[in-house]
Amino acid sequence: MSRNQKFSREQLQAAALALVEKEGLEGLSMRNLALALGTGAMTIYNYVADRAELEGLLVEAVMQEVRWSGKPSKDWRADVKEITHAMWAAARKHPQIIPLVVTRRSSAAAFLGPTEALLDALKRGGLKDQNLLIAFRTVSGFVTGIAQAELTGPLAASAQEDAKDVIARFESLPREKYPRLLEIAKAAGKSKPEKEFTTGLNIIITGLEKEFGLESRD
Amino acid sequence: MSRNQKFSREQLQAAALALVEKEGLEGLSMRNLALALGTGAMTIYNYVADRAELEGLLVEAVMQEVRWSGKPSKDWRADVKEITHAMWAAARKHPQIIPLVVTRRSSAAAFLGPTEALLDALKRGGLKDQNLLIAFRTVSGFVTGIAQAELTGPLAASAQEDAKDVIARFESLPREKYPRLLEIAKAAGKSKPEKEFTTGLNIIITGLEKEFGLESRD
DNA sequence: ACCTGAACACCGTTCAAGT
DNA sequence: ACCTGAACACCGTTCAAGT
Repeated sequence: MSRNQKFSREQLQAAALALVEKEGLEGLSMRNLALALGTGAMTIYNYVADRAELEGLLVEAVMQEVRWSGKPSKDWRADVKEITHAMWAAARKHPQIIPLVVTRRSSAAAFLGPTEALLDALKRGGLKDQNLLIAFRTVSGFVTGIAQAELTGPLAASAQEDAKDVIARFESLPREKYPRLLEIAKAAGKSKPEKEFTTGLNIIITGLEKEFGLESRD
Repeated sequence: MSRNQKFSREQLQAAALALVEKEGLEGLSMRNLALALGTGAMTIYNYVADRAELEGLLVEAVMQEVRWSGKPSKDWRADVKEITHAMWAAARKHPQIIPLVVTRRSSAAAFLGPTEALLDALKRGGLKDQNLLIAFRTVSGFVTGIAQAELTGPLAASAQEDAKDVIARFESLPREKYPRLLEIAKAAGKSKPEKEFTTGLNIIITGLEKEFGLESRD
């Protein structure tokens, strides 16, 4: 709890973020981070208990960038869209860290804040208890799932590939074994992630209205 | 390509699966796997190029357990439900491997097969090109997202926690900062994953019908 | 109280030598 | 052609010694 520490938690967070941005997740190690900060590896342990906590700091850094209006409007649908879009956009700005966001538990306020706001918007839509839980799981599953899939799903290009290579990958498979995959691989080349996200979310919101009998807009 | 190898690929796969099942993903290493097989670490490299390929073998092992009727029925909705439920159930049987399934790209037939079947069902619902792509992204994002979230989402219990501890976690936060999270944490205690999955999927299918103007059942 | 080098117990992988 | 021990270049983390 002393105040004369060599670095601030924010400095550590920023250095870790910069390191991963430059060298990828594989480049993240206690030793590398210490090197970037001009100190010894063991110094990092004055700020985090272990590697898991260091990774938690990275998840927090991404979620801190989630920006939305911050107060409930009269339109719960618009609020759900705004908050989830902000989460998705923040994650997409840091593709290298998405696997950590998806995979590591976080109780950071930066993470729970947007989550609570999303839940509040769904609640204002008329949901509670079990149905609120299911709506939350469906929406947030979609958000994290689609963010991760853009990165490592079957339609995602690997480091060595571009969109044409992805198409070629499915074309080269024996006897056109995967005609539908080939079709959407082609569609994916002309597709915008933004449009995929917003349309997907609209599908879910419409589904919530119909399935849970919420007052509909049309 | 020789046939007088010490082990079969299947043996390797089974041994790796058993190892992870027993010791978790952290216990998976070339040396540990070799030990389990009664050989030296470098022997593993006669079967896989590197660790990434070994992890791919694990993803394949999980996806090989995906079982569905295998042929298109007259009801595309039922087919979508059956195939995605089979994928979700297979993943849930191997919670330790879910992070790999979600995070690692795979071109294994065991992975692409169910994916193609899902796409075919959506196509029979009346979708193509861009809309087929969006429907696929929405459905499969949901499936992987909800599977991972059950494991490491804010409502998931960590290794040391049970359902009561999760509730206590949100109750102990200052001034009831997260009342909605607390509400669904309580609901989660009484909730069945099965019900959450099927209801969430129903929401998405209903949304697909309305948003894309597919012929509806009611 | 905070910092940090040395050391320990691990990793994945290359290389060279075995059969 | 396949197997495998030794060695290399890393890891996270403990411990003990510094200020």
